[in-house]
Amino acid sequence: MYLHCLESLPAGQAGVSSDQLATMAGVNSAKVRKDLSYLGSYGVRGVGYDVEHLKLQIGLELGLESDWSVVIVGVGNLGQALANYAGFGERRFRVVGLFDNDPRKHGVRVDRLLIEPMSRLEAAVTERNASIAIITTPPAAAQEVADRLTEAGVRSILNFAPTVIRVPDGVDVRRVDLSTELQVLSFYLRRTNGG
Amino acid sequence: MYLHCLESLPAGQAGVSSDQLATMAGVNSAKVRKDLSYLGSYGVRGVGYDVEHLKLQIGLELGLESDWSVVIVGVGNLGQALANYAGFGERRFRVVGLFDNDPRKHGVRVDRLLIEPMSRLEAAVTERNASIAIITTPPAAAQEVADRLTEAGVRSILNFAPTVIRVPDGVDVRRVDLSTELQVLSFYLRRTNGG
DNA sequence: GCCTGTGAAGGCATTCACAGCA
DNA sequence: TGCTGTGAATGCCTTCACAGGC
Repeated sequence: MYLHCLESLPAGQAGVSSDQLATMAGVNSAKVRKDLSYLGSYGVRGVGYDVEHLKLQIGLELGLESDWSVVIVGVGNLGQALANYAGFGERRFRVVGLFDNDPRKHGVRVDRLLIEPMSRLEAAVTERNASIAIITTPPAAAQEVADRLTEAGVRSILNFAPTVIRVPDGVDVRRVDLSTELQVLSFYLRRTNGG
Repeated sequence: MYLHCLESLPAGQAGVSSDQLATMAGVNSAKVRKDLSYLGSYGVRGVGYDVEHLKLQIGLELGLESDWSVVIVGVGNLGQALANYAGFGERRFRVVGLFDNDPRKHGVRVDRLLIEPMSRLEAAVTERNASIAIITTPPAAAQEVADRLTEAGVRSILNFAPTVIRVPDGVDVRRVDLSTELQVLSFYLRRTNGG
C-alpha cells in the first residue's frame, strides 16, 4: 500500500514525511513510522524519507526483485479479465499458463497465451516453474484444483472461488470473494438505513 | 463466511456444531460461538445450531432481506466479468447500470444491460435508487467517479481501482486490489524461498 | 456426555507521547 | 522547529476454560 502511495507521488518529489504518507494511505502517522521502521532506519529526523530509497527497500522486502510465474486456472469472464490485467506486467508477475476444463476453450487465445486443457496443468507448472496460481473456477472445482496445484509445486494461491480451500503447511492462500465483499457493504448499509 | 459454510452443508443436515463450522471456516470453535452469540442465543447446549435458522438470522443481520441496486462504473474486462457474475443474482444484489466513458462502448449490451455514457451516471443512480457502486475504472479516474457517485447518493463503494479513494463520512469503501494481493503472496514466497 | 455461552486471560496491532537528532 | 524512532499505554480480537443446560 505504501508502495502504491509512493508511486502516485508527483515525479519531482524527492522526500516524504510519515504524515503525508499517512494521509495518502488513510492511516495514522505513527503506524506509518512503525511499519517503515521494520525495514530499517531509513528516515531522517526532521526531514522525512527519501522516496526512491523507500520504494527500493519496500520492493526488496516484498520480493519484487524476483520474477514470479503465475498460472490461472478457470478461464471464465473473471479469469480472462485477470489474464489481460495490465497490473501483472508492471510488477514482476508473468502469467505463463491458462487452464480450463471446457474443451471448446482449448487453443483459444487470450492476450498472448493459448488456453490449455487441465491435463497439462502439472507438467506446465513444473516446466514453467510457476510458484503462484490464481483459481477462478466454480467453487465445486476449487479444492481439487488446489490439491493438484500444490502437489505440482505451487506455493501461493489467490483464490477467487467462493469457497474455503485447504492446503498443506507452507502454502499460502489469499481469498478474494466478491459476494462476501458485497454482503459486508450490505451490512453497513443496513446499519444506517434500517434495512 | 459462516453463511457460505452453512450453504455448502449437505442438504439433509439439519444441525451443526461450532466445531464443525470452525473446521469448515478454518477458524477456532470458540470464535464461531462468540461470533454467532452476537446474533442472539440460537444454539442449543449439548446439540448445536439449527442450520436453517442460523442461515436466516445471518441473512437478516447482513441485510440480505432487502434488495440492493448496484451500478458498475468502468466496463473493461473486469467490469464485464463482474456484470456477468452470477453471484450477484443469488443474493439480493441487482446490477442496474453499467457506465463507461468510451463512446465506442455506449449501447453495447453486457448480460441484460446496455453500457451507458458517464453523463447519465447521476440521473441513473437517483432514478434506479442505487446505493452500492463498483468502481473498475483506471486509477486516475477513480476519485472523480467516487465523488460523483457519493454526491448522487451512493453510500457503499467496492473499489477495484488500485488507488485509495476518499469519501465523505457515512460512505463505506471496500477495496480489492489484485496487485496488492499478488505482492503479499510474493512476500510470503520470498520468506520461504530466499528470493 | 456433549455442546453452547461467556467471563477472564492472553496476544496482537494501533496509537500515544516524547526523547533524540537534523 | 520538524520529523523520526520507539517504549509504554491502550484497545481490540482471539482463545481459554468452564459453568450451565440438554
